[in-house]
Amino acid sequence: MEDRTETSLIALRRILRATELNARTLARATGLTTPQLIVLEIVVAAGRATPKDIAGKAGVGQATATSLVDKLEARKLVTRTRSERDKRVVWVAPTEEGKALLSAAPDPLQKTFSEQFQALPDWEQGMIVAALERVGAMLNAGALDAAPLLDVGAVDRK
Amino acid sequence: MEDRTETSLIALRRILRATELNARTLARATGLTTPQLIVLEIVVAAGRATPKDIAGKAGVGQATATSLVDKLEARKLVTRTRSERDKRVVWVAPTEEGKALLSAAPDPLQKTFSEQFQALPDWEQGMIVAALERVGAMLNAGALDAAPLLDVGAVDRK
DNA sequence: AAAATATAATTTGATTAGCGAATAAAACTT
DNA sequence: AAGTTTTATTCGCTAATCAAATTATATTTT
Repeated sequence: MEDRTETSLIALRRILRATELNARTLARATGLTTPQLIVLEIVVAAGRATPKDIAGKAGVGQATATSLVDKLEARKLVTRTRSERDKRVVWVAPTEEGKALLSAAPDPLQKTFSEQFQALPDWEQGMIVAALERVGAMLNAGALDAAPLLDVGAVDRK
Repeated sequence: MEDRTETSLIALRRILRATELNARTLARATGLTTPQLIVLEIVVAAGRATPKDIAGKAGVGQATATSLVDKLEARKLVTRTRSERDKRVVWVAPTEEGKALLSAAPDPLQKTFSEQFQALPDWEQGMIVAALERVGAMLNAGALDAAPLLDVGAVDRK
């Protein structure tokens, strides 16, 4: 393998590693497990979502989504409401408590990243965005590009 | 949040998403679960590793590492050997079968990435490597850079 | 050298995650 | 109206994961 290819893969793995560890830390901080946190983030970001949406975005089966929603509902972080228009569907929406929990536990990784990124010179910001998008495109070229899971970031916006 | 910061985060999330899905696909293809596959990769990369090493590198607790090694050992993909020098430690090493399994299941994501990467013009390769390393550094700046996942292979041995 | 402390792996007991298959209800199709 | 599809849920089962307790071995202190 080309040397630079290898180097890029290593760099990628470091990124994955950092974000993965961060997810666990964050989950702990909130008292939720990682999958539960992901579901809550999805619901908060979207305003409301069906179990099917959640399953798709979180990359798990519907049955799993249901059970994760169960947990969150039990903790009063989300509510379930049957849709009037189509009574098969259930809307899962965050409670105030659910929203509060997320904003009270700001993602430390995202925070440091954002701060540092914004401190970079303009040309470097541009370079990084271009490179990340290039890499994302390359990775998604193989796997058929699935739904945009992680509009998670929503978290920040005041 | 600055627009470009947001854009970069979205790009990052797409990357994470793609690799996550890939991990599952790969695990299925090998008949292993994702954590099991990660452990096997660690062991193969390092030549041999203790459960403690594995726990650190895989980012799980020692108890979990032990149980994952159990599964792999049951399938004869790795072996356990007590160290002579220090009888508290156990060396986990891949069997031929374990190594074969990994090489027989080439990572599709890594493959397409490598191919595409190598097809890029020189300047772009350089740009991507630089950007990925920059991002990795930024991410690891916040979280105290935990165990260097990828010094895999460093370990002792003859 | 004996006692205390530390380290490594494992076992145990519990919860959570996750899947596939089956079920139930509602909505579409023909 | 009958059949098909979609949505959510339930059920049974396996795997992952952790914390705490346990066992064996090393290291350090007295």
